Amino acid sequence: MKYIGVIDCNNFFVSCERLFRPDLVGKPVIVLSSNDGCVVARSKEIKDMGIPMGVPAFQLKDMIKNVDVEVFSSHLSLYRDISRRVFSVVKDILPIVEQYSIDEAFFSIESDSLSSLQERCVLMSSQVERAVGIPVSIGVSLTKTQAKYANRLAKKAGKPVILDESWWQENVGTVQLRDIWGVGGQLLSSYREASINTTLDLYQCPKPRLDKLFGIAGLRLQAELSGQMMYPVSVVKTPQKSVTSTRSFKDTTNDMSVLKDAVAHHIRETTLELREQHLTTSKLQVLLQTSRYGDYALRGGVIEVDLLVPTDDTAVLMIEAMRLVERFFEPKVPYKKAGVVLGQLLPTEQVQQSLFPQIISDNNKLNTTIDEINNRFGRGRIQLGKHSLVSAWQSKHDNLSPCYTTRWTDVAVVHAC
DNA sequence: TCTGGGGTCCTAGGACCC
DNA sequence: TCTGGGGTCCTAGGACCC
Repeated sequence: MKYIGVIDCNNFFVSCERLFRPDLVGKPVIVLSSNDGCVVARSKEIKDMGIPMGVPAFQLKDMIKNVDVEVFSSHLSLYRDISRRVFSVVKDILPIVEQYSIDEAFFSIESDSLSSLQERCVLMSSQVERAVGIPVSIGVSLTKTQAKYANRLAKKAGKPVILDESWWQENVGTVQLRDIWGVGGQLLSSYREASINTTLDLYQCPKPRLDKLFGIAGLRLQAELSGQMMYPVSVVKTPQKSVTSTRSFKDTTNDMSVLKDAVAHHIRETTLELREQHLTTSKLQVLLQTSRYGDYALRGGVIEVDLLVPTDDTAVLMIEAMRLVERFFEPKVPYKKAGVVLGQLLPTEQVQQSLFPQIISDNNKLNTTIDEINNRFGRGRIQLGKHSLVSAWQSKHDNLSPCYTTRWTDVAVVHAC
């Protein structure tokens, strides 16, 4: 029998921080989003206190003072590194693994007996925990959507959970739609309005009605929840469609040169990623955004330009981006966030050159050389475009943990006695 | 005072064509 | 006074995920 599983790291960012601070095991720990904005990871102790995911940090200030809570800023480079280690262990154990996000992966697995399947899952989770030190949960069922639900139960049970066809037949009436992967707040209320509350209600809804109300998404959900696979586990990575880099500022700014500096930074980040992935772009979008909550919520926006020849050249995109900033910028508007999105990605070897030779840029050597130097001597060591006002648009990260795995001076020291 | 970042997919509606 | 219908393509915006 063929099954689909989900393996998912528990409280991933918190577990990463605890890995190097074992004194924090059993204590309440929170990890904040970029700019120290919202809660993005909570230890069990925090969840038990009833603090929901995503609350703004400032609303928790008093609580953090009264209870002894350890707060961390997001340290994405550390988490990515740990993630890579976790899933390399998983991929050593199983042949078909599809990494879905920084902390979870789907996998295919075949087994003729539920008990041996259970044993293999238990073994896998202990192997990951022993090799990397990150606790994981495993849920297995017939489709991705069902497996995600099994994973939810596994987190509560503290051990792998397998839900086979007969389980779904018996329990379908008790599975609430709000606990289902793909049903967010908006869809949930739409389903409720249609008197569809449980998986059973969804099963029983005639296809034409479902199609009319929820379109293809509704039909797929119904199929997935009845064990009919709509989304197979895929080991081939689908090509990426866009590359984004954006950042909120600690304080707002209405200084165009500060915005240009920030946008230049995002151009460097995104174009570096293009070159690393051997991609080019022919659509450049620049974001200049205001706070979503203040009087200026509607003043920010996105401006874009299409490029005649797809490119991965930092210099070319830099010039275009600066032009867009100049065109869009309004004085006296307090900007809170800037960013760059590159779209219409095309593999470098498929680029078709323009008929008009004067617009072909050839900074290939320059870009490669800059990338090589930065690779060798540290990211951002030399860069295109001016770089002077970083402090003016930096985001907040007051509680960043050390670079345990990526900086020599931060590597943990073990004392043998 | 303070509210993340990076993605994907789907759909409605406008523009355009014959 | 009468004023089509059907198709494609593109894009903005919404919804979702982690």
